[in-house]
Amino acid sequence: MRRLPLYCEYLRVLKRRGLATIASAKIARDLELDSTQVRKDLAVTGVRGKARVGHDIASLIDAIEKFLGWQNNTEAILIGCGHLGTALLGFSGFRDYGVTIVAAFDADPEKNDTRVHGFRVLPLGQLPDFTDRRRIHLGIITVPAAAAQSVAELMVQAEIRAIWNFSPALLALPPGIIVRNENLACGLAMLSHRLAAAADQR
Amino acid sequence: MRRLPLYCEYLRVLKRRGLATIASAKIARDLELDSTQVRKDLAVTGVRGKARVGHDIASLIDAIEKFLGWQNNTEAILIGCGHLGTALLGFSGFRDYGVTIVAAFDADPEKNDTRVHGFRVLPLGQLPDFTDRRRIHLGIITVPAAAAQSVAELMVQAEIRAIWNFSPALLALPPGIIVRNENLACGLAMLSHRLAAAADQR
DNA sequence: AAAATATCGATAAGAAAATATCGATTGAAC
DNA sequence: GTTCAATCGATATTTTCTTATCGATATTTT
Repeated sequence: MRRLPLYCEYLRVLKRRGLATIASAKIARDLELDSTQVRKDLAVTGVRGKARVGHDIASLIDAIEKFLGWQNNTEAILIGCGHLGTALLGFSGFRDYGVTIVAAFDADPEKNDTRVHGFRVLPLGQLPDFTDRRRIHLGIITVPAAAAQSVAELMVQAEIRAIWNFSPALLALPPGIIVRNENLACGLAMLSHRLAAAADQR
Repeated sequence: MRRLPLYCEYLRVLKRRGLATIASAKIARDLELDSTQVRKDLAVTGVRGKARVGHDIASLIDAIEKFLGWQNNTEAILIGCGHLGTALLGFSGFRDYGVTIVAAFDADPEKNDTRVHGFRVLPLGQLPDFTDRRRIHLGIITVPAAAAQSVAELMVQAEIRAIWNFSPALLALPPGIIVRNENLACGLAMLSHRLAAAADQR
């Protein structure tokens, strides 16, 4: 399942190029996977391929989006309007994946009421009321590590049930809350590790 | 191996709290894993635990860092000084993981020579010379999707061998180049999918 | 000092994921 | 039409990852 977004992105590129169908073997080559695996992955969407032709690109995209629930749009709020928060607020790509950031909050009173990419920055105090009124359960944390735990707790109190945590802090939260830690430093570190491993091999 | 950074982060927290040793069962509980698995994961570092005591925290951290090659610092360059690029340039957390961003580039002549978090923004033309002189092989792409492919190609020409790609574009590059696609939209989408799945279950 | 218990590491069992094999189907070429 | 080659889907095999079991060992308790 973790590969479906990758397929989706890839298929969108093909569609933009005007192609109508694609063979699993070609997908496998382009994405450096096994063709059997590609077929198996795509099978979960229910779309069947046709021998000697391949899979229909448009229906595949549609099926993947449906499978991942990207067609019923989910709303999210963001706390922490520093550079990273600002970058996310200005990023239009979320829409393609069925998610919309609808409000931005920040603890700093100086930032409140300023505008960031069209969002009015709200004080943290307004969070519970906002999420309650709009029934929002998805929150993004882009505050410094020191503030992350308390912001996360505030989110939980405000009925947020899934958190995308960009701070390197490990959050301690009640069970049932879904957390995805996006420790950016780790990502870069893993890459540097692979680079070193590749250099050793040679 | 993919869990080692997580352990490392966790162990650093424990160390800051002044603890000296830790039981695999406790790690497992805190990180929601299996204790056998934790022991096995930690075993790859070579550090042995002691019955009835646990593992020594300081030596574990050290061993993980060594294992992941985070102790010989790697240098990286970044192209694209928009909000996301700026956020990464200002993020000090990379140092903990053995990576340092040493220069920032941007195609926009208006940005050249301005300063971002202490980095002087250089024109793309200076890239090959820079990477050659300092023997840098790690590049970060934080440009819009439309520009990503050409920037990536430029990087490859400039002897970059591993790319951290923040644009949603799928890069087509020669074999041997290591690419890590950090499609942020995907991350958020996966989270929203899990949220929806959890809601359905109830 | 002996018994009890927490914790480890090793080995085994089980589950899940990746890969290989192969007959069936479909469109193209002749 | 018949043959050929591409492509699929189903099944089988292998590999990898996770979880369970159990004896050994170190510390605490009595």
